[in-house]
Amino acid sequence: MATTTRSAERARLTYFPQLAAERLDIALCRASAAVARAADTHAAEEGLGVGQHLVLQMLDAVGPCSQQTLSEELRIDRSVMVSVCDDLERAGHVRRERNPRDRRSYAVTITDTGRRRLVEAQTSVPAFLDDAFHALTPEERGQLSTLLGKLLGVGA
Amino acid sequence: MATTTRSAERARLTYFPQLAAERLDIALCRASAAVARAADTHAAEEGLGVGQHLVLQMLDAVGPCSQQTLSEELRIDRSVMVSVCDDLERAGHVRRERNPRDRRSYAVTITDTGRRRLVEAQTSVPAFLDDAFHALTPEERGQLSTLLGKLLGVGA
DNA sequence: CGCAGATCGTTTGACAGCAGATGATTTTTG
DNA sequence: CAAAAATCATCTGCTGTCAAACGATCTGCG
Repeated sequence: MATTTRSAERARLTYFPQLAAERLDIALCRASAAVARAADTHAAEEGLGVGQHLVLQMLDAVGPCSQQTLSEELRIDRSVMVSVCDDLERAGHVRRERNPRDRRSYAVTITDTGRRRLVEAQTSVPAFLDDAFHALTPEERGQLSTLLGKLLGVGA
Repeated sequence: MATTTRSAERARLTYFPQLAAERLDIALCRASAAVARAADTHAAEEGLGVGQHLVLQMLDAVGPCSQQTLSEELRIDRSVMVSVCDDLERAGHVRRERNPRDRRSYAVTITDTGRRRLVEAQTSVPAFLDDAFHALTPEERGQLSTLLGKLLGVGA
């Protein structure tokens, strides 16, 4: 009975159950943090940051964009978008040309290299998602997606 | 037809639909960020940080704890816990006494002031949650809670 | 006892995310 | 047309989070 306090505490608790029961907000944050971490390590292995991936994906889908548009659509801060584009440009995945119509903005364009890189990375995403959400069945993932959609205000 | 590029871009897009459709991880992060922000502003109005609230709640529920135990159970980094406890102590909500059994650790104890403060803050939490998750019905919140629980590994 | 290793609280340094200021350019307005 | 306001990309500074290092203390082993 030498070790009193700590082991007594520990015995009574397993991650303070009240939290999981009541505070949905905190559960949400924890889950988000977990998958975000997984996404980051996945991205690191892939050699392409999450933001970079999204930018490439969007450029490939909708064509050249200003950094502003990329920012707004992808919900990435303008300041951050600068360095994301810096990295992509340095890697040759993207070209930055001044938009001739409005020389304040860039026309960020995906290169062929970038497109190839995107295809590469793209294929591994479903596998990553499968891994990150392996605790949920496909139906449950659908549920979750719907719920999060409502929470984020689908149309807003 | 002076405004070409930007409006054309904007017309085609509303927050890059591919994302919401495919990447469950990103939807999760966005939702989490939204409610976290809401929680922070709520906490700011309440005058009691989220971490501080949790610490008081746990101390009230299970009695004196070491910062270590608080850290682990509440999933707050030890480094952060230091300043959380500093703030609580400065406000008189908590006392820090050295544990006589192990003088490395503290026995963090909630004071009567802290207990009163907790009751005050406690009552406003359900209202906040109701507001933050007003887009979901009670059943949907239950679903979400279950799903997040699975995702976090209920017992692990 | 005496020393090696672990543990607790704290400090430090690195890094992402965001608000606000700046400079270049465009658009609007008198 | 010229001055004022707006917009785009960028830079700077602040905050919060996390990892690693550090002193103090405890435990285990010879």
